[in-house]
Amino acid sequence: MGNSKTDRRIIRTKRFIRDALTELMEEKGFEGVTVKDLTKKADINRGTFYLHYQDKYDLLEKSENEVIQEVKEFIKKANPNEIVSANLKEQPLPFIITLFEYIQENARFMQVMLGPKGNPGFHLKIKEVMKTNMLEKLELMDNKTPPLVPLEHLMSYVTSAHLGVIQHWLEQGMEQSPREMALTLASMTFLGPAYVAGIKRT
Amino acid sequence: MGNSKTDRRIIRTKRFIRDALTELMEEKGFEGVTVKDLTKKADINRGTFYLHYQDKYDLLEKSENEVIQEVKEFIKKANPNEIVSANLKEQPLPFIITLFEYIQENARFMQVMLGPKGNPGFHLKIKEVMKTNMLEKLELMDNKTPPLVPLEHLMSYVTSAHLGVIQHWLEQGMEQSPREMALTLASMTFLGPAYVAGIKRT
DNA sequence: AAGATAATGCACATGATGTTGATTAGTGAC
DNA sequence: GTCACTAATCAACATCATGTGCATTATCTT
Repeated sequence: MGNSKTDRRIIRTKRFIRDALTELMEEKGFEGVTVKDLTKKADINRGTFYLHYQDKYDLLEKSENEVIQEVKEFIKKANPNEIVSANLKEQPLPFIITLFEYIQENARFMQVMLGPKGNPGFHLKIKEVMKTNMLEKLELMDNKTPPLVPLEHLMSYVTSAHLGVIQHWLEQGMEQSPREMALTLASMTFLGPAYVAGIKRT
Repeated sequence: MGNSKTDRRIIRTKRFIRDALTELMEEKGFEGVTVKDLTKKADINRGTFYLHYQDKYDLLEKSENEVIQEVKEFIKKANPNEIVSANLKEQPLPFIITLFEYIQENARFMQVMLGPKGNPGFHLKIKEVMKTNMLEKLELMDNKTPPLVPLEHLMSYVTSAHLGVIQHWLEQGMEQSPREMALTLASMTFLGPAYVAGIKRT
């Protein structure tokens, strides 16, 4: 009975709205966007919007969560063994390459959401996913000695660093390949930023 | 002749408004705050607000820039020689300690502005200041070999990492001392996150 | 083809916005 | 202490976005 996914009109309308959101956020930033703007751009009646979303914040959150969900799912597929071995060879992590590829495919949305006009809450969600993933993978490694700093700080450091580089890559028009980016990240994380910078060669 | 700084009423009113901003952002986030809220909390007439600021965005920007300016100024005082020598001994950087102390003094404002209810643009401004500073200091070091990755990515990595840790520290109620925090950051930056985590001990 | 329901169009009350003009009260300079 | 200046107040106004309701039309599913 009218399962909310089967009716074409619904998915059509939702797609229109979400596309409009990306475009309009690019122009004016989330807070500059009104429901009227959205429905005008999506070419639907304003009332229709409220049939699907409570307000624009509801729309934002649902759009974000969709992306988060996708990221979670293909991160889960990452093979722990591959990761450990890649680490030891100082190779780019295959699952990080995949991540960059995914971001590249959704570049427009990701750039807006992660950019200065985006939502800080989205950053948190992404970092949370990264952190959970890293902690799990860390557990699986056998060559482990106690961390030298509080694990919480370490996680903040690495997740923020990675997200920051992703952001910058998007802003600059994604000039490097996903593979290059993954390698860059691996270098800095495994050799350390200072070493990579060229200072402190013992 | 009425130099806009001399009149007590003006600075009083501005202080009220800015204090109200911090409090209200803590409650509802920037976008939840209305001019009416601000003037009610500040106990001034709504019209008075528009005598000083164009709108709430203008208020936000001016408040941010004030902080940025202060940060810039005391970062400038950092002694390059101290920095180089501290690096070599793997000690916390004195100027980073000072930075944490400053943040601690303005904790409330900083936490709100850097938190999930804050403004992503503020992050950018802070990172920009950090980046400029780091590039300058990097120039002054003699023990330098070419960087292994694009300098732009390196800067994104380090500035985002540092800001991320600061954010986390604020969220957690600043349990560690500025000195501890500076040391933690130095460890991760100089030894590398992976080494600090306990993996990849060659 | 028929029943279900998504989408439309219009109207309405509400609340925030930014501006204006007249008035009151506090301030700085002399 | 006085006086000119101007910050702050108060009330009113037009404008706009919001969220909701309801009758009607168009489209989908089966």
